[in-house]
Amino acid sequence: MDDQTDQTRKPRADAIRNRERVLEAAKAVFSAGGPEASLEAVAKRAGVGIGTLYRHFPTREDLFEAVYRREVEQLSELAEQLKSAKDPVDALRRWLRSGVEFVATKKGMVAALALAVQSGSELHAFSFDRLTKATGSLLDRAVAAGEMRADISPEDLLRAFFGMCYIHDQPGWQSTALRLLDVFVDGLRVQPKSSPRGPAKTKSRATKRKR
Amino acid sequence: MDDQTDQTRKPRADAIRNRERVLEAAKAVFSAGGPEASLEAVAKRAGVGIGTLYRHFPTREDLFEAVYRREVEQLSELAEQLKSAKDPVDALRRWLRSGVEFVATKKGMVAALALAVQSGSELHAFSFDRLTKATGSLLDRAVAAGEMRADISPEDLLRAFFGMCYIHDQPGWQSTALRLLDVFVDGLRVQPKSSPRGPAKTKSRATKRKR
DNA sequence: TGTTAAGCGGAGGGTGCCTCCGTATCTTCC
DNA sequence: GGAAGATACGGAGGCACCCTCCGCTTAACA
Repeated sequence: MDDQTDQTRKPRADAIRNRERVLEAAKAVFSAGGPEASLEAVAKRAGVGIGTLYRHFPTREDLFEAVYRREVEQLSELAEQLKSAKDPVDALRRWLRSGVEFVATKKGMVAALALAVQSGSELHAFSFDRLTKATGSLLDRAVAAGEMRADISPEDLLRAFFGMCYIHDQPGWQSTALRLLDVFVDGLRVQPKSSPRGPAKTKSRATKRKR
Repeated sequence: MDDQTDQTRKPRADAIRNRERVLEAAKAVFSAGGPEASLEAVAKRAGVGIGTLYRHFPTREDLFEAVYRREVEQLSELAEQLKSAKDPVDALRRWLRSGVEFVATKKGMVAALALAVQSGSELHAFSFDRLTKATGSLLDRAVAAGEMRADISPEDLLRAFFGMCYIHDQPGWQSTALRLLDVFVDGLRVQPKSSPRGPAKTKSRATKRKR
């Protein structure tokens, strides 16, 4: 798009490498320890000095933001891949399930992201837009195939998804969320005329709660 | 209910006083500085030593929780008072507006509360229950007076309220939220047959954005 | 009024934040 | 290939905050 035609040198190789390392380490550390995690721990894990970390990401928020962007992009790419799956409804379902897993494994990350989203609304806009597009592309395909009702917007779907993940601190939340998602996707489905409402085939209906 | 009949001394007067002071100070400091605010600042503002603060509230979360409980109770009491107002619809509206103000003035507090709610679900249950009851009592009165539709539950109303405050980081959010609330309350109203929809009388429609 | 335990304050050791600057390394130009 | 200069690196150091610990103070009770 806009390559800087200023006579700026291209960035040094080690700088690029270090930036990458820090991002990788930050993702791991924040996932485990939440948004409060020590930046010095991040630097150590990345194998760089604390000064280097601060040069690349002057504030904690900058670092969050960078990690966040990357995660969102990754989710979007998954949607891209799923677009070539055979069954469009299943593709959508799989994507949403990945979203749950994303929330589950990131744990601390989620709180961090919430923080990041609070502080900068530009980032919020970016990610919402990105996820909406990803959802939309999967949704459209299912609708085009005549397998889903057409009156649900990607935004609605996203909101529903976030709503279902809202309980992500309760004990058995993950299986609950997955079950809700299944029900929801079933509801999105164009009902076959034969059965007014096909039973949702709840697999693992056990309300297994661990601690 | 259960006064301790054990032969325990009654708590010392200074202990009670100090606990109160710390709570007061914490409310102020967290409101201004958010959940990260220094506990030492809280102690200083309360005019007690840091050790005293930690004795009363061993962890940061304990302190949050105590402040939170008290705030929720205060909101509930406001509802109690409003129940004796003449116009039941107006009472409900006023209560909701107070909720917006609550969110607005507390600013940092809100993030803190979110944290507190995350960590302990018992607290969450308590506060949700409390607020639901408060909302319900106001809602019921309006419905009983024949001025509001009867098919909205207090929970729904609360959820809608939280949804409208969700944007509480955007610049002009407060006037937006108040406007949304007005519209919503109008919508709850039993429509008089004469006018199909009374205009919502948007006062201050300026989208004043500061910063 | 004396006894006693509950409560108080703040010093201090530990950790993390962030800045600053001498040193090391990469890029560019010859 | 080598010199020059820009760019990036690392980590010491000053500061703020966290939380514990313990000698001193003071309220409750007899």
